[in-house]
Amino acid sequence: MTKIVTRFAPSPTGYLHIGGARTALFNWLFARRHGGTFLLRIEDTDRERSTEDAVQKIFQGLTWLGLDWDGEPVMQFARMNRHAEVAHKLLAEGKAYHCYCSPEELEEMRNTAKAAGKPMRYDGRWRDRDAKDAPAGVKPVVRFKAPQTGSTVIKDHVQGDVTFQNEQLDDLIILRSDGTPTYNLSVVVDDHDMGVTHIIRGDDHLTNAARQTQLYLAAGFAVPDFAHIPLIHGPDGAKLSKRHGALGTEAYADMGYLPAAMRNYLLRLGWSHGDDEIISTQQALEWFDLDHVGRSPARFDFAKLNNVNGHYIRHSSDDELLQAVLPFIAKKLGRDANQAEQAQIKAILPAVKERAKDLNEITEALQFLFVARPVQADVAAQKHLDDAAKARLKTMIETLGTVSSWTATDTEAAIRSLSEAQQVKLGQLAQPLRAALTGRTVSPPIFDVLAVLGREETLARLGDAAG
RNA sequence: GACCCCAUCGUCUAGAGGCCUAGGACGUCACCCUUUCACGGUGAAGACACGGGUUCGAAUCCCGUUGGGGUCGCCA
Repeated sequence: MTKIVTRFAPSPTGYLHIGGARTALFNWLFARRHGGTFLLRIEDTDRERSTEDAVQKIFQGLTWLGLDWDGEPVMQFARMNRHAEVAHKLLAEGKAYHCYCSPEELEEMRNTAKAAGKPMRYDGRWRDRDAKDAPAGVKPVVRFKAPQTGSTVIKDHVQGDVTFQNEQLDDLIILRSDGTPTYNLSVVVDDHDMGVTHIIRGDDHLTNAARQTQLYLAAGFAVPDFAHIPLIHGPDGAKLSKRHGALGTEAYADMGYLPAAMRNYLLRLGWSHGDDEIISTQQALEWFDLDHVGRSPARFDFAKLNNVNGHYIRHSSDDELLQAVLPFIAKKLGRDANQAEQAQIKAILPAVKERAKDLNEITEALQFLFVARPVQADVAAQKHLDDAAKARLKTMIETLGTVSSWTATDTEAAIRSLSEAQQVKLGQLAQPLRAALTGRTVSPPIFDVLAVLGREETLARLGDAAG
């Protein structure tokens, strides 16, 4: 069996969006799974819209997702001459021809076709015309002489056999009038030259696959295997819009999603392995195949992504998670967390990670560590700080003052026996403590809060609140 | 409009003729756990788009209808 080579070939006209990320993931998984090669090609032939910034965004996005590519990325524009060379070869072999149609003529053809309810098809008017008839001063384009009868069938690993009648496909332009190659030609030549064996891409390219197949055949290139995966849709079933998740990967990073969670979610969107839901990348690397990619488009669902992300957060080690949240903390504080603060964060992380779905929620849950005294209680928390509560706080300050070792277990034991002695429910003591210490009604387990805050800070905050 | 693709709970999906009175997960609801919020546990509601065939038997095969999506550039 030949070595498998896949590629991801985005055009650098914006960020790496979520659909592209999934396409890249599938290509990466398939290549890595079979000990093959995963290549990256930047399709920057549209000089108007391609930007260096977008190229960097794509690199960053893939890197964030943990998808490493082999070798240097191929920049398509730089290979223009090779693409043209193939076009000229086709021309010399009579498999392509010069077409002198003006844009106006084409426009007319388009309108006629539209009026007749037919798809736009170039009518082949220069297909067999002699170059002598060429109008003076018109720079011709080069068109591919596509087969006019018979059919082209694409053997697709996801879609099955898809047949196109050749009469539906017209003679596409492979070289523009300025001599530059067009997309379909460039893709075919690059994929061939790069030795790509499996083309895994969005199914919006299915029709292109037919035209490209004809080109492969004409050029004498081996036709690669295809796998056209369904596009990702928005919650409403329509095209994924920005407000529905069609964002760049960096937006997901900012929202606090973990790359591993993203990989798992994206993998599961359109691919399955029985009833398995949580699939580590390690496991995916053993299981991934094209046969189990679904054929119907999947809708992007933040609720499920959140759930998966929550799972990965809970199962992250404290060290990993600390590294992941530090940037978020820094952004919030406007400075890096110092050593002491990092130690505090790490200490409370085991309690915090159980209750967060993303890194921003973790940051939010950690806010009590960074507030200045006196702690401002929010509206809900103030309800737990009425006069009766303040009285209880005073008692608790006394009780806590006698605790010899300042641990969550010991402070809890002290407060519990106080609640028994005073015959008040634990909640009657815990909620005021929470409100006084964090200014919120929701926080990590309160005795863990006491422990990380330390005796001095705890007592000081309680004193502030007790008035 | 033409061509191509798709069609199982609200969502992601399992299902490749009998194992299906259709399974799992997310979400929703209820209960349990509980110092808050989560986590965890238990349970509930919830789907084979419709109509014809084929077959002893169809979610699974065929045809049609309906619905959805994609493509129809000297963009990629």
